Amino acid sequence: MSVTIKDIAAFVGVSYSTVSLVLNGKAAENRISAELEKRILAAAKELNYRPNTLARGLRRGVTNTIGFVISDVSNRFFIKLARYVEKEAMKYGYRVLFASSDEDENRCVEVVNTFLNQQVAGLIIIPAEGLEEKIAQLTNLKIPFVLVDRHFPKIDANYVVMNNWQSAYDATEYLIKKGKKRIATFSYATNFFHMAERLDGYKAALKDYNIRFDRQLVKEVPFLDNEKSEVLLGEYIPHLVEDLNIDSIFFQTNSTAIPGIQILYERYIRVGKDISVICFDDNEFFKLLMPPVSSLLQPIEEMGIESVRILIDEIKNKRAKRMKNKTVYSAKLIDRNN
Amino acid sequence: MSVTIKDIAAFVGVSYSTVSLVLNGKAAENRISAELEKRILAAAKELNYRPNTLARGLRRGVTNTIGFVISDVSNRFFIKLARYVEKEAMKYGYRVLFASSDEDENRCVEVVNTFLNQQVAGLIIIPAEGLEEKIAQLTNLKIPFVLVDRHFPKIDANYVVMNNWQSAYDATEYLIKKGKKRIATFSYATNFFHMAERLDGYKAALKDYNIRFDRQLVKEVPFLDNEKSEVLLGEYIPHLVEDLNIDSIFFQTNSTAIPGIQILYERYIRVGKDISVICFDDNEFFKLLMPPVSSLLQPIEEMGIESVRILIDEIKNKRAKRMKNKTVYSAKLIDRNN
DNA sequence: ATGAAAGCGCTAACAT
DNA sequence: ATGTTAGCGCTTTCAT
Repeated sequence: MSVTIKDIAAFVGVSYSTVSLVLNGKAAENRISAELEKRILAAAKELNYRPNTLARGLRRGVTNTIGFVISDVSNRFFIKLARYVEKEAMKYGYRVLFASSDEDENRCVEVVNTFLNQQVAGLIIIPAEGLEEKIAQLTNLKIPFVLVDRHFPKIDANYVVMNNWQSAYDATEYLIKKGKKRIATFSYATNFFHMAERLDGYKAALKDYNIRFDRQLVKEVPFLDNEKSEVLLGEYIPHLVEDLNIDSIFFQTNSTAIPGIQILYERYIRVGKDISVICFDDNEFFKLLMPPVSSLLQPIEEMGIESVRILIDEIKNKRAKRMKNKTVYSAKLIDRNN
Repeated sequence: MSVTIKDIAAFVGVSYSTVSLVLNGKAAENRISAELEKRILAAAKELNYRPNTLARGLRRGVTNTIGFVISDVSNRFFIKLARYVEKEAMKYGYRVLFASSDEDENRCVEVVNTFLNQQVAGLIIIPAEGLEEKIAQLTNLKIPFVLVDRHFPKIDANYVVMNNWQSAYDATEYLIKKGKKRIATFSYATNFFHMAERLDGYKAALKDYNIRFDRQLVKEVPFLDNEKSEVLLGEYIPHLVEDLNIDSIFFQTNSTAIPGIQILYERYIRVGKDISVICFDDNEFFKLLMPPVSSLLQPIEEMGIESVRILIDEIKNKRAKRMKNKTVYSAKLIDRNN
């Protein structure tokens, strides 16, 4: 059995509430003598006391934990984001629990519930599609939360997202200005608002430059693991290149970009076919490919920090907060002249 | 406030212990009528009851959680491992909590303590250097744990690791058989046993093929973020290529391979210099580089599954277990003919 | 077949 | 300045 405050109390010869006060740094305000404080602290250390987080959380009603729901762990963007979130939360004295939903609605609901059961102080969520109803529920529960990367226009919630329309517009315009006219684009098959915004940005750029929108050049790929994505893209890409005569591709998501680039480079670009590529989200290898791949760089660190800031703010001022915080970032186009 | 079993009890009009029994699936064995069971379940659903994990854990003394300590989140290998661990643990009904130590001893101790405070049922740890003492403590605490990727020869603990010596030997031999003679190698500056094994494997291969070991060709890089690694490698690599006339590199770690390859390809290989590269750990982009990069592929999924299996086994048979489980995997050399 | 009650470890209000 | 005590939500043993 592990050491409890009662053991410390018995060891030092005081009541266990005194121990609790000292251990919580409330010695001074309760006028507990410095000498006793020191003895208690020493005893705790000697006995290797470790506070039971469950008991403390149960008693207090909340914990100093926040839950982070990641949609897709194989996406570097989310992992980096998680890292910054953890680092930032630590500054405020909060621990972060992680869980992944694999872009699955039910799994997402499940992990959110698990977090709620754990009495987390708040949530940071990269929501899966179809989570709208659950998110609405959270609002009723009065639990602070922030949506990241994606949000639901109909729900008034805190969010931290990208300016998807503008970013997609910029990417498309970049290709157009390089003289490209047959611009394919890959998106993630979803009803998510943010993907619609990206497609609209793409269309708008085409329109502004008088390029006819061709429905055939838009490929929507469901969320799959890397292997299955490769199979699917292994059908789409040859069709686009050989039959539809494309001269460039704008990958709207990391999950299509990685397998897409693999196929594209192995089968076409490396053997001399000139197809320009630009992707949402940068990757450390893009600059090493021949030719390199351009990208839309997202301000991951800022997004992580901001998410935590918003969340902690709401946790601390629970009652006061009325207005939800909506932050929209711009991507930076990394021009690798490809 | 949230809904408790008391609320359900009041709602249905029974005592709250009855509710507890039903909710724990012990209705039958306590001969609670099927009808009442149904009413209680319905009430729980209707009131949107969510069990308080803290209270349950406090009462039970353990939780169905296991803690996973990751050393370096920027390493894809560990992220993938984490994913498989989570998936496998779920099959046994366990949740996985994640935390990263950033290869820092103190941070590692901290997160292990946090996990212990949370009453986790067991731990899976990718230990940071210097964690030996803490690991020994864990043994005394009788908490089940498994070390992954690295272990301490002096400590009798469960572990799941690679055959580092053989893998390094194979990689070096691969380069030698391609006719390379000036083989540089990058390792992680540490006293870790597994890195020493890799260096020994490298040396052994050189010796077997009568190539003189040159201390200057061995570079040890401390654990740094990607940016700082690039700076450091930006000094080492030109020196190796220009002054020491190397013809190949064996990167012993992912953390040196990624920035190393970046510098190598940008400054030398892309402009015609012929330097073969092989790395511990594969990467999806290796095959796309020109020339491609060979690698030692680790059986990540098996390692994850095995770690969980060992851990759960020890959790379930706490008292019985005497022998520790030591699993060693072999890497597969991916020959990209570079 | 159902209820009463103890107690897990801790915090904090109240007492002395 | 330190001690007493109630109770957070739950499980489980023992009564009835």
